[in-house]
Parts: sequence; structure tokens; C-alpha cells
Amino acid sequence: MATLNRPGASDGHVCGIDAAMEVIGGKWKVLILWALHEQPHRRFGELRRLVPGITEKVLASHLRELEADGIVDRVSYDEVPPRVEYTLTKDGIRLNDALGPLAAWGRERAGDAGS
Amino acid sequence: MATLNRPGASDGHVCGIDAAMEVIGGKWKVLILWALHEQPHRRFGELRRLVPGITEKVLASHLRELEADGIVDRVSYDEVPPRVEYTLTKDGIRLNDALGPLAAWGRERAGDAGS
DNA sequence: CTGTTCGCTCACCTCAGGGTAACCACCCAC
DNA sequence: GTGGGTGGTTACCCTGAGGTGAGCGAACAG
Repeated sequence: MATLNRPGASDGHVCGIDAAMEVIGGKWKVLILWALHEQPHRRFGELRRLVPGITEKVLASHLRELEADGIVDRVSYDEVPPRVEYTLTKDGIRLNDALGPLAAWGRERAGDAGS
Repeated sequence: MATLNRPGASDGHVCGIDAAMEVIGGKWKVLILWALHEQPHRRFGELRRLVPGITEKVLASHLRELEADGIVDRVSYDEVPPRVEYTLTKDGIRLNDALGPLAAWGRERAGDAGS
């Protein structure tokens, strides 16, 4: 509905999708989201193992961005050795929900040739 | 469940989302998709105008990638001046459908502060 | 004859996101 | 004391997606 060619869109986005794309635009973001979706309350090291190939730096920075975007919640326990847990916020859960159909589409076309 | 930590995923993807992300990963892909969704059968120049800020080179390459991925259909009429029309394929339409919830999520959090 | 439209293509350059790797403070097991 | 585990941080480098600008070949307006 003409969301695209409406010049007065709020904050530079022409439709909701690129607002979402800004959040999940990182290379590993969706994988982190997915890992967190399957098993909430993961720790840093667990996440690193769950997302094979990611480096600590990138995992940390992505986690920070997701936290800043209100997608994940970071809880650090003041123990020793230091323990930090990451969870999805309500917004993050809804984001993952919204990602569901997209995942289904991708899986469908990966399995089926997509005729 | 456990799609993530399953090492034997088909072609390098751990879940359907990153398969989808490969398709819509370009900076302007979703905008093109969205423009095509709102009004099918757009021409190159129209698309360029509909997606403000994109350059010809990038539009052309993104269009080519989308075509290679079976998302858009390219029909070139052998007239003069040359005319080319782009349409969404059935797969593209379903992709846009799958993008719907994501767009809703983005719009919701753009408008609402996300409490 | 010049300029413009149309749908690109080519060569070049920039820049930010991501990769590499070392390091930190702390504690426990050996 | 040494090594390993915790959860990071910092510095540097590097690749590739994307931006810039020009041109092309035909027709048509002026």
C-alpha cells in the first residue's frame, strides 16, 4: 500500500522490512537468534559453540548490538568465574516468530527445487 | 528443533533463515521486492525511481541475482527503445508473503517504542 | 546536428563489517 | 608456579559489497 513511494516515512525507512533488516543484518545475527530461540538462557561460550565459525569478537559485538536493539537480554552474575547469560526479550521472541515464515520459505526452497 | 546443532545440514545452511538471508541479503533487495510486490511488471527505470538512492549498477546486479535465484522474472521486449519488465515469480510472491510478518514487526517497533 | 531516453555494462574506488590474534583479571586443579 | 577455564576487550588487517561516473547503440524530439 504505497508505503514505498511515500516520501514522509518516519525515520528513513520506507517500509518495516528494512527496519527489521537493520536489526538482523549482521552476518550471524539470525543464527544467534535461532540458537537463543531453541534454548534460552545460553552463556557466551555455549553460544560460541552453538554457532560454529563465529569468532569471539563478532559474537560479542553482535550480542551487544542485539542487546542495544532490545532483542536479547544480558544477565551477568557476579560470581567467579564470571557467568553471563543471554535470553531473548519479548521483542526478540516476536522477532523470531516473525522470522518463522521466512525460515519455512528458505527450508522449502532448499529441500524442494522450488518449481 | 535442533536444526542448528545438526552438523549434517544440506548445503552449509544450519536453518532455513540463512538460506533466505542469502537471497535477500543485498542492501536493496527487500526494497526491490517490496516495490515489485506493490506493482508488478515494473520497468528498469521505474524501479530506479521507486527505490530512491539506488544506482543503476547495483539495481542491475541485484535484479540479476534475484533472477538467478528465481525470485523475479525478466522479460525483455525486442523493441526500440529497449524495454524490459520485471515481475515476481510465484516463489517471489511467497517470499514476499513470508516477509510480511517481519515487515509488521519492523513497523510495529518503529512506531511503538516496543514496550 | 545535438541532446535525451532506455537498459544496461565497465573500470575504478571507498569503506565498514568481519576475521585474526593477542591480551586481561580472576580462580581452580595440578 | 603453570596451565586451563571463565567472559570478554583491543589492535590491526582485509575482503567484497556497494558507490561513482562514464559510455554505448538506436531512435526520436527539438
